[in-house]
This record gives sequence, structure tokens and C-alpha cells, in this order.
Amino acid sequence: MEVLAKSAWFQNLPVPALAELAAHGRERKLSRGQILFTANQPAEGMYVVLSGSVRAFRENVDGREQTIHVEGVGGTLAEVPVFDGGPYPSSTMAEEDSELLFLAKKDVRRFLLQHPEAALTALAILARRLRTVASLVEQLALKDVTQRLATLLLEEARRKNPALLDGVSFSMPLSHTQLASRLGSVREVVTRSLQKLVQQGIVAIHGHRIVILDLQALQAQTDPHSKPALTNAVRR
Amino acid sequence: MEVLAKSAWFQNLPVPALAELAAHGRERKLSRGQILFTANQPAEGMYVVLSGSVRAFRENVDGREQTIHVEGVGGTLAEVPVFDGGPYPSSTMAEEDSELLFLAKKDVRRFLLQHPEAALTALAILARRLRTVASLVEQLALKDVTQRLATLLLEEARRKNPALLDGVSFSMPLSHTQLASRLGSVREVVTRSLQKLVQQGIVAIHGHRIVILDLQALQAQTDPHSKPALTNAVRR
DNA sequence: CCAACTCAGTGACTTAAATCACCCGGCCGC
DNA sequence: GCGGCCGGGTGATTTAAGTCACTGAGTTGG
Repeated sequence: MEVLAKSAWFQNLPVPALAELAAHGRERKLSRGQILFTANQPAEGMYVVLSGSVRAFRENVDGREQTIHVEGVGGTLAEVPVFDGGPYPSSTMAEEDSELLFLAKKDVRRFLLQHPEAALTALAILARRLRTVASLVEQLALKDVTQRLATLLLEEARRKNPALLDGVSFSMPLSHTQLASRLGSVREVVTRSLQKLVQQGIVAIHGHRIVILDLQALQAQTDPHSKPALTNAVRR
Repeated sequence: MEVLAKSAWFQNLPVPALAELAAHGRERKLSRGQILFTANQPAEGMYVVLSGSVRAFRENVDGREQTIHVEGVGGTLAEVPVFDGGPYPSSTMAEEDSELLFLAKKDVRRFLLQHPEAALTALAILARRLRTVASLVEQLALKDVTQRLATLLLEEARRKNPALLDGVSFSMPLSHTQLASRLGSVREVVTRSLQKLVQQGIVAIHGHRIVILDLQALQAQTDPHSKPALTNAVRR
């Protein structure tokens, strides 16, 4: 309950109403690596992350995975089927041991009908998610792996500490395989891309701690160094 | 107004309320190729497509574009900033001459607060959009161009006529460049991929009309023909 | 303490995709 | 009629990414 109230989903709502919603939910524990549900299964409701962290992903036939989003405490999973009635859109796996609260579709819908402010909050959440997923599309379609990696590093750094400057460090406890699944690539390529950033003196790596040595340069890696493209003037 | 009522956004709502919302809107005409707004501009509201068709896309520095979604009559653009308050997430361009209705953020929000059923509808729309964008991520990260093309052809065919069988045809008035922008690729590659499908006798093309000759085969192209992957049993 | 993992690193090779540089045909507007 | 543009089609080449196959360090747990 305490967690529910802190979740972005349920900001500023009358506590008794929340308590009632929570009372209808069921708790669920997952250990690291466990699968919560699989894409295309029929969905009965959504989940709120009470502790730990869970990742939603899609996979293709030969087992390669693409992470769609990762939710920490207060985050929610499978809101989509609550509203459009379809099956689960992604598979989800616990990244660490986690506790979740399951909320049935009809309970959530009823709650939002009775609390229109909450519905607007829900819209804000979906909107933000849409933004991040659309950015992922952009990254995958228009940027190369190094650019995507640089972007991810900057995002993670900013998540921990929005004030960035040369020398800041942050921890990123992800294996190269996990990184690859976020970046839409494979382990070996991520290893080499990281290496490249290290060799260029842009970042340093100590275990799971990343040090940003040259913020400018890292940001530069984010955008393609646009082809020296013949301008109209130059052409002919 | 008639269009507003038919839009998925405003299903089953009291006509007077709709009329009032529409009265606060402003009409806007676009000619083919015209830009409505650009990604990252501050956003004041959303748009409903009254006629024509508009596409939302992102582009990188050397001008390559990735289409995020395309909206026809009744569709909406830029709902995201209405709910999360951020700037426009994508650029949008009219694919044909189009008429739009602009609705200011605060009018939409007020309307949804007063009509909680409408808020649930809005959630359903965002949810569906999230589903399609997440699928786009999956396609880009895990499928090759031919697979993506096959998927797109099947989707388009189904949009026109859900009952698919060998021999159905449909019109797809897109240039190869436009196709490429949807598929996350470039013109030449799309041309060759299409050619491949034609040579294999899977589809035929007459101008902008596509005939599906072998539905089975087309569906097969959709999924990678999974690597003969050494199973655990075989290994060692 | 050894077996069995998981994780990272790396060289060699293959391949899908992108890029470059053309050509051709149609069509539009002078 | 002709210059220009757009759409499509192609061959040749380059390049990023992915694949394969191993190595070796570090951990965990029987």
C-alpha cells in the first residue's frame, strides 16, 4: 500500500480508495530470471512493481531478445491490455528478485472511472512510455550501435544524477548481454563498442562502475557526424 | 463535427459535449508534403485528422526518415504532449492534402475530466498505439528487411480486407522511398526486396496494386526460418 | 577443490544492408 | 519539344553488424 501511494500511477489520490484497490490485488513474488508472462498470452490485468525490477522484452525464433522497457519500484507492467483488451504485448522477466501487485482489469477500469484525475495520470504514464518507445524506434532505425550505446550511457548517467560533468561516475550493473538486448545488438558487438569508447578515452570502466571522462565527446558520439554531404553549392 | 463523432477518440459521447469541444478547436488545412510541426517544438495541443492522411516520423542528421505511425481520417496526432506536457515527440507531414482540427491541451484535459468514459477511450487509443510502436521496435531489432516487408504487406492487405486468401489484391499507393521510411531502410534495398518476392512468385505488382499469389509463402517470409540451431541434444 | 557456470575478450569470417553512381521512362510545365 | 524532376531499377563496392569458435577469469555449489 505504501508503495502503491508512491507509485507515479497513484499520485495524490485519497488513501482509502487506494487501500480498496490494493485490497483487490494479489501479491506475487518472482525470483531473478523468472518469467511473469509471455507475449500473446491472454491478459487478465496489470502489475505494479513493489520491489526489485522487471523487464519487458520481445524475442525472435532464434532466441535473440529486444528489451522494450524496464520497470523499477513503482513502475507498472501490462497496462496496455487493461485498456485495449488484447493479450500481453511483451514477455516479462524479473531482473532481480521482485515483488509485484497484480490488479485485475476490471478493478483498474472501475477505479479510473471513479477517479478521473487518476485517469489523466494514467494517460500521462502511457504518453511517457510512448515517447520512450518511439525514441527506441528512432535509435534502432537511424543510429548505429556506438551511437545507441553512447545515448544509453548518457541516459543512465542522467537518471542517477541529472547534473553531468566530466568525471562523474555511476554504476550500471548490466552484463554485456543485457546491454545488447537493450541496444538491439549482440554481446560481441557491445563489447567492442564499449572498448572503442574506452580506447578513445571517453569513458573508463571499473567493474560495473562507469566513469565519464569526456562528456562532450560522449555527446558527440550520440549523433552521427553527418556525412560531409555535398551541398547544393558544391555539387556540379 | 460529424467527423469528430466518428473518430475512435470520441465514440459514444453526448453530441452537445462534442459540439462544444469542436467549437473550441481551430481548423487547419495542409497540402501534400507540408509539415505540420517538427519534433521537439513546444506543443500546445493535439490534432484530429478530418480528411486526408498525415504521417509522424523522426529523422536523423543526414535526412533519413523513420515513420512512426500514419493517421487517416478520425486519427489523432500529438496526443502524447497533451498528457505529459512535453514537446512534440515527432515531426509530421501531410501524405495527401488534409484537413485537421486542432484542440488545445487544456480543452482536451477538461473534456476528459468531465467525461471519464472518454478518458478510458483515450487510454485505449494510446494503448493500441503503444502496441504498434512496440511491434515496430521488434521488427527493427529482430527482423531483416524482407521479413519486415512481408509483414507490412500482410498488414496492409488485412486492413483493406481482413479475409485473406490466395489471389487477393489491394492498392498500396506508396513509393519505394515511402516504403523504406516505414520499414527502416532505404529505397534501393526495398526495391530489391520487393523484386525478390516477385521473382519467387509470392506476390505480383501492377502499378500500385499488389496481388498476393501465395499467402502461405508470404506468411512464411514473416518469420525467420530459424537457424538449424544445434539443440542441447545434438551438442557435444 | 573440481566441475560447471557465467561473463568478458578477441581473431577470423560471412553477410545483410547501405552507399555510390549510374540509367531509363514518364510526366509536368514552359 | 525539351529541361528537369520523380520514381524505379541495377551493378559494384564498402561497411557495420552478426556469427563462430575459442580463451581465460571469476563464482558458485556440490
